Formats: sequence, C-alpha cells, structure tokens
Amino acid sequence: MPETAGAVVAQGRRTCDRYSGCEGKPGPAMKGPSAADALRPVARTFRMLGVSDVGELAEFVKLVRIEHGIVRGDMLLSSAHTGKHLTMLLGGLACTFRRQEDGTRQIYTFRHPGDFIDLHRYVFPQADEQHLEVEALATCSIATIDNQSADQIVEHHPAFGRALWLAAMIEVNIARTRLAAMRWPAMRRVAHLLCEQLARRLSYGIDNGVIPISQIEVADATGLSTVHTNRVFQDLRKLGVLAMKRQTVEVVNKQRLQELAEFDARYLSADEHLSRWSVRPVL
Amino acid sequence: MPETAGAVVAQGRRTCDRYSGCEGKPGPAMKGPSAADALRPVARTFRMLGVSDVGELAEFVKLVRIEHGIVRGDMLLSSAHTGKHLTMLLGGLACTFRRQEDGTRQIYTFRHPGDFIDLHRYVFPQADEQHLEVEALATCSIATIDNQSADQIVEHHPAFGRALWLAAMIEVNIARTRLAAMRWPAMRRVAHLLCEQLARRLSYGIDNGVIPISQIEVADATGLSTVHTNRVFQDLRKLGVLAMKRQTVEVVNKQRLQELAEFDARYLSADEHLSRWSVRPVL
DNA sequence: CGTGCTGTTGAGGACGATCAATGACGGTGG
DNA sequence: CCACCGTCATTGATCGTCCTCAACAGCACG
Repeated sequence: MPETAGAVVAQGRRTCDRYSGCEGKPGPAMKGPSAADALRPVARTFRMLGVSDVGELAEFVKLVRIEHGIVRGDMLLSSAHTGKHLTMLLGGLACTFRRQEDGTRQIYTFRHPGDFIDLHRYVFPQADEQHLEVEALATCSIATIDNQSADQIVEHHPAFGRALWLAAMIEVNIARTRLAAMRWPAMRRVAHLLCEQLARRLSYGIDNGVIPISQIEVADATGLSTVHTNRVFQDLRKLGVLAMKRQTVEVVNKQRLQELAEFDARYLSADEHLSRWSVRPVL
Repeated sequence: MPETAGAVVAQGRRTCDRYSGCEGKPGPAMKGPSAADALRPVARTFRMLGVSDVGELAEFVKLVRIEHGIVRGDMLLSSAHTGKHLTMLLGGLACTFRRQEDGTRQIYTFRHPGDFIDLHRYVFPQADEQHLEVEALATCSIATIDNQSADQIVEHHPAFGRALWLAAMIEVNIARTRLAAMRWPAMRRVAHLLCEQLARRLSYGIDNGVIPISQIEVADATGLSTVHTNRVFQDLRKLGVLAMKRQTVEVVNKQRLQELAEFDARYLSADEHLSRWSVRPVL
C-alpha cells in the first residue's frame, strides 16, 4: 500500500490535516514530503540518542520502509503487523494505551515524531500478550524496519543498540514522572501533562503551542474523569493559559502553564533543544 | 540466621538481620557466602535476560567488586559512589525513590536480589540531577563494576547490552503497571504491590511469603496516606490474607491476595520462574 | 437533518487525606 | 536493669477532592 509516500498522504482521508504533526516549515512541501523530508525525524532522534556516524545512519535509513496517511483512529501496530518490526513515528501524533478490565483505558504516553512506538514488541518475544495498543490521534506516517535487519544493525553498530536502550530509559523516566504526578492535584496533573507534550514536540522542532488531543484523551492519560478534566480546562482557560477547540489544545501562555505544573523538563533528557524551558532550581 | 551472614554481614550493625533478603537455602553456607554464592544472583539475572554463554558471564563476574553489610537506612548510590558504576543488588532489599517538593516521597520500585539498581546512572551522563535515591531496607550486599569495564563488555558481547536493555524494558513495564494501578481502589493497589514483590522474589528463588517492608514504605509506593494504608492492612488481616510484624509483611494466603489484586504477573516477564502464579485468562 | 462524538453543567456521594493523639516495640544510655 | 526516645502502628473525627450519574448543547460527518 502506501510506501511511495508523496501522493499517498493526499489520498488519505485527511480528516485532521491541520492537526497533523506538521513540522512548521511552510516551505515547498506542497506536493507531499519527499522521503528525505519524511525521514528527518529518524536522523534527529538518533543524533539525540548518540548516533553521530552519518554512515551508520544512512545504512539504517536504507532499510526503512515508509508508510503515510494513517488517519485518526487507526491502530498502528495492529495484529496485521504481527511480522516483527521496529517502528518509528515520523509525523502526526499517537498514543500508547491499554484497556482495563472495567472498560477504562489508561494512556501511558503520547507519541510524537521521532518516537519509537514498539520497542516492547521488538524486545519481548510474546509482547502481544501485553495488550498494548497504539492508536493514531492525527494523520500519521511511520517508518518500519524488520526485526532481522534491526538485529543486524544493532549487532554491528553498538551505537544503535545504545540508542534504543537510551530511548527505553527515557520511557522509564516518563512513566515514573507520570506515576509521581498521580499524587498531585488535578490542575497540576493536567498542566504537567501538557507541558510534557509541548516539551517533547519542541525537542523535535515543533513549536506552535498546539497539541491535537481531546479532553477525553487528557482524562485517560491523567487518570481523571472526563467531567473533572473538563472543569480543570475551564479553569485553565479562565486563567488565560490555554484555548480549546474541538480536539485541539492550544497553549497560550507557556510560562504560566509551566508554573502551574511546576514543570522541570530534565527528566526528558532532551537537553539540547530545551533551552527555552527554564530549568528550575533544585528544591 | 538467614543466609548465615558472612563475617562481613555479621559485622554490620545487623539492625534488621532477620529481615534481610534471605534466599531460603539452609544449605552448608554456615561460614558466610563465598564469592560464588554471593554472585549467584548475577548469573541468574543474566541467564533470565538471555545471556547464556558461560564464558561471557565468567568474564563479567571477574570484573565485579562485592560489598557486604550495607544496613537498613544506608544509601546505596550515595554521592560517594560518584565514580560511575554499574551496580547489582546481590542480597537484601532496597527501594528507588525520589523526594518531592512537598516532602512526600515516591517510591518507584523495590529492588530485589538480581536487580540492577543504577541503570539510569550508567546510561545518563548527568543522572545526578534526577535526584533519584536508592536506600537499603534490609541488610544488603551489592556487586559493582566500573563504567569502563561495563562499556567494554557491552561492546564486545552484544548479549550483555541486550540484557541491560531488556532490564530497562521490564522497568518500563513495572512503572506503567504501577501507573495504571493508581486508579484502582486502595485495597487492590496494596494487594497488587505485594503480589508484585512476591512474584519478583519468587523469580529469584525467594519463596517465603515474607517481605521486609513497613506500612510507611507501602504507603510511599502506592501513593496512599499511612493512615489509610494501615486500615487496608487491617482489612487484609481480617481476611486472613496476611500477617504483619513490625516492618515485616507476611503473606499467609497468596491465592486470595492474588485474587484481590487481580494480579497477572506477565508484565514482569519472568516466565520461567512464575509457574506457580496462575496466568489469568485474557479479559 | 439525523447520528455520534466531544464538550458542558448540576447535584449527590464516596473514597481517601488530614489532623491529632495514643500505643507498642526496640534500641540506647544512664 | 530501667528510663528515655524515636520509629512504626493504630484509632477517631472531620473535610475535601474528585467520581458518578444524568442530561444537554454544539460541531462534524454521512
């Protein structure tokens, strides 16, 4: 199916075109991203994770298969993908979640361009049992590389292994931070979640204060009820911190949001790109 | 007494001798653990993480430095350890936590024999900023290997790199499970935490239903107040599920505890040793 | 122009936090 | 050996954050 890129994106239903994780370059991309453009997040991510050798990177990129036009609501990593892959999100937004017995769903993390979305599948032999799902929240494109190729690269170029390992460690940091956040009052919890997403997008070069998620998704990620989440959002709007359109959060006042969240981006370990987020003094 | 303490352990203040993470082998180790005995968790862990080559393992073990007699309350990973190491807990029990601004502390995970306790330090250059602390909850012994040696081994023997990576992925699983657990009612949250510790100890061969932790520690890990935690414990005792002595939880009825927790050990990915924990049917 | 999803509003109730005090145990020093 | 002290466990009372239920409004899509 899609993999020639280009035209394919346009063929997509484009349900949420304006919400897609546009990198904010209004340049000459009118006719769809070239493969090189699309793969920019790959380079950025690996560079950030310590893979500096251009040759190594090129070798990895050669083995990658691109898929465009995955629309909101689609499952990335469906059972169709049982053939084991290593997958990176190139554009758009997605979330990793699990449905609990009582019907509620817990969103573990939001996925931004440059994120690996199936490390667990790559690492664990029987990861399907975990019932971890990944769903597109905006029009997405992904890059996949099959397990065997990935294995070989990791074996021959230790830097890649370390990069993936580092990515896993950052996931630990994120999960732990969210864990600690569950004890905070609702307002701070929501504010912190939004700060996290802003920071992550910023580190991938996306700097419009826009996050294409609904209140429901925020609720599922923070563990709050949708009703209470809604009330928090109203408060945040009254404070002039953010605006909200259907399924879109727009952060108007980053500074204030960050204060409300008492946000300290260091746990994301994306130093280079976070200069704009003040590092709070050690308490 | 338990693990018959080597001379070294015995020299420790032995504040909590009976609470130390006894491996439950009443064998002929009367005069203290030989290096081989002490290092058994190393082999077990790496085997579980896919390092099967005995030669590789031996090479690793050769570079290890053992330290005994770390007593309850001591900080493993103090600033004294600034020299970068990779550290594994060999015996005892510890916890990884962070103190929050408001004084409360969040315990992220309990550390059992065979756990790596400082992967974050090994991986992140400036991990100290994270203010992650590791404290002994019982008399502990650890094995450390300096960063450079570890680097070399990882580089020359990819299996080790993958093992450490796998360990990191399991940490992700644990953190995410705890995250989801924050939405459950207090009883289940506590029960689940205890099940997790039992399962982890079992996978390292410790099968007395004893966990040497206080109610305060359970509270700090589950995010409940100490008062409420106490009430939950009382309920669990009335149900005949567990008994409690000062700083010691004894699980009397595993089966029932597991039901209350709706515990499914698969996320720990320690398959081989968990035969006794029934795998719940997929819901 | 319905149908469905998202966002909004109100009322009532529950789970768990907080505050305050006491009991029990163990370790320490006189 | 006993008195002291700190930590851990326990109990009662009150309060608040957040959940649940229920209904409705708006927008997008077919």
